[in-house]
Amino acid sequence: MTPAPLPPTPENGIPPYAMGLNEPQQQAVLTTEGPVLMLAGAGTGKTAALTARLAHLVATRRAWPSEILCVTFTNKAAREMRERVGRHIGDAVEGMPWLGTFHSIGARMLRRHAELVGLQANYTIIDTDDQLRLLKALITEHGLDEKRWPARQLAGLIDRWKNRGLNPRDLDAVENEAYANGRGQQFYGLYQDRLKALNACDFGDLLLHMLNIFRTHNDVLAQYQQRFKYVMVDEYQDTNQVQYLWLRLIAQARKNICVVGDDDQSIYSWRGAEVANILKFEKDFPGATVIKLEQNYRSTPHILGAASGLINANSERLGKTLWTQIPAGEKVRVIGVWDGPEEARRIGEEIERLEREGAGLDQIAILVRAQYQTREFEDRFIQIGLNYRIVGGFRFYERAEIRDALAYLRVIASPADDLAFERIYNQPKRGLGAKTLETMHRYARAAGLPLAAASLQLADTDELPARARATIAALMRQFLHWRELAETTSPAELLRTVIVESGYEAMLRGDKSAESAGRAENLSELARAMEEYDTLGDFLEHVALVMDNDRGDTGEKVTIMTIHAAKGLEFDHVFLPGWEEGVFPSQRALDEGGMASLEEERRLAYVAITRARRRCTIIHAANRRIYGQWSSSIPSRFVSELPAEHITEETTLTGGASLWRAQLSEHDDPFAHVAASQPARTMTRGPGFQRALTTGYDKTPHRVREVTRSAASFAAKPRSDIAVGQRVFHDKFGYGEVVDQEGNKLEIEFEQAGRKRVIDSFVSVA
DNA sequence: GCTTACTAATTTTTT
DNA sequence: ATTAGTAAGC
Repeated sequence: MTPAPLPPTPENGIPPYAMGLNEPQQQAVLTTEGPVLMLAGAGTGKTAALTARLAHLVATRRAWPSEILCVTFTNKAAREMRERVGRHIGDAVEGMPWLGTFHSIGARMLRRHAELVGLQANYTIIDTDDQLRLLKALITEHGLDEKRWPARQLAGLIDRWKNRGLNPRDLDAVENEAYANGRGQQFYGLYQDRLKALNACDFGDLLLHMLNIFRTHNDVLAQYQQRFKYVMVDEYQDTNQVQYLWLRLIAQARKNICVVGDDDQSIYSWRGAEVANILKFEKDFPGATVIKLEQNYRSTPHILGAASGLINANSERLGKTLWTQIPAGEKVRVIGVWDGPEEARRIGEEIERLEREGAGLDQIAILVRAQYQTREFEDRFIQIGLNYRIVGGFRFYERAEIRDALAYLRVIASPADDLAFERIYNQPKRGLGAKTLETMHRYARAAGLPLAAASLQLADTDELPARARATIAALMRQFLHWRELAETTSPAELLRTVIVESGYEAMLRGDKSAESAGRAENLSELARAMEEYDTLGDFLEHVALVMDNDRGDTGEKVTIMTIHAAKGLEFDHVFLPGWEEGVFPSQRALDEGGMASLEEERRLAYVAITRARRRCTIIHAANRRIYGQWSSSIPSRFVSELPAEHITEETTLTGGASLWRAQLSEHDDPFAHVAASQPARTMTRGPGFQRALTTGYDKTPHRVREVTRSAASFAAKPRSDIAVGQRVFHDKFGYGEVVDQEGNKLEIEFEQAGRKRVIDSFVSVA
């Protein structure tokens, strides 16, 4: 990312990994003992410094690779770190088990100590989708209206509580009130209990459980405090409360903690990140060495000047002054256009011009505030045949077909995985619906069995219609067969078999919609990705934690993505559309967050501008259609906060524009009056099928009544209060007399319905 | 149990 | 405008 700034100086005794680093970077590398706060502005080479520091610790034998804890936020950052450290220390990097994301490290620790929080070492990690289905079931089950108290809201609250290190018992009255009139604590508790019963935990638990363990088991904490001689944390401004507490406990003993971050790039407070953590680091660790990396190797002075001027409007900064040796380039351009379509057209033209000048498309990016803004560009670029790539939105492992396939594998690997079973018991359609599921749930709960096992037993009785029984029995036979197959074949091969034998492939082939071909392709892709794994368990663990799959998107393409997604990246040419009040800063931020959230928007703008190496173009439109409604807008306040000496302004608008607007109806093209001279101005409002190709959707009926605990025992115990000859009552079949009893299965001669085989938990003593 | 019509919401996103 | 999720109808 950072080019070598200084010539190597082999003669002055600087080790190879520190060569090419500037003065403060070297200081960061060589200051190994005690707390270190590295304030690294955008593009100042913090990863270079961090990786060199790691190499230094190993090379000078201060610690073995396995004695260094190095945490990042994303898998991508962890991968990059590993790769760059590897360049310094070679294969020794393989021995760095504690270089990873907060969550992967948390998961690794929790596997060892799972029993301390009531889990087994082979616990499963559930994702947001499973979590939502589970909560939904819980909510309906406890008589709440899911519409009034959405599972999403509860999930959000639980997530926030976990981010803050709060267990159900830690909630105060105010927090408790946040859901269903004071039932927040109850539902949080219920959710945790259910997870434990499923031997599962969610992402938040990976950290919260470990924090709880550290707090209550001093021996475990001491063990990690001993092990980790050095701790390093990347993107420290993004840490939330649990992560902070977790780190503080571990680093407390040795205090060799080096955190790297930039308070000006804190853009994740909405998901629990606390800038305060970096602001108060010096208080938390008295005597900390503070090192500022301020030399920027990325952008031209005008770009840097514009960004710096903007961020100066924020208060509460640690304060850094970025400078660069790069020669002055172009000023930041600010362009005003008439409306959204013109914005897209204009950017398209600019990109074609850059292309003619020899710029690579992969060095051009369009960074937007919100995902919906990508549409306009997508439409336009399809029309003019410009290669583009939209980053974000649905990720590979979030697509419905991928999740379905994974659910099959999960049921094969762990028969008690109710959430997975529930996802695929009728996918592809087998004629099993909500009614069947409800019966299965009712019995599973009564018998303390997992869903799959319960349904198998039910299939042997008359509780369910004949057709459903046959279907279930066949499905369970298939699972049995696949489990046997799993012993002898590779995971990838197993998946290919399952896709075919389950009828999933046939379902896709029968589906004539535009998406189905892409879905089949995604499944092959999944199988290909599985080739690397020897066991199903390995693969499933990987999938749970490393939910990114950057499929080598080859070919030169313009990148369109949100500013959030662009953090840490850089491009020669950056376009920043939609700089209007209400779009950026977003209306939400203006409405609810007050000053704090406006400042976060401003930091976001700062991040956006500093992505540019050579050219940065900011665009604002006078009119925009948002949610189908045309509205006019004024340029973002951020535009006026840019120092005049670093920008050039131009506009395509002529006076009186607002007069036209007043006469336009919703159906008119507001651009029609202006566009006479512009070719190709008509936009095809196509179905956006390109988007459809990349966007999965979920057909699974989510009519979940109940999820039961995983079974300790599959054995069917007979009921003690029922014996042959007993008169009983059954909800569906009425009164009858038991004529045979076999485990928990009864044969009953019903007065009305005749002779039926039923499960004892469905009858009551009459 | 499945298909079709309506309604309500719609930042940013990792793990 | 779009879309996802739900309620009513076949």
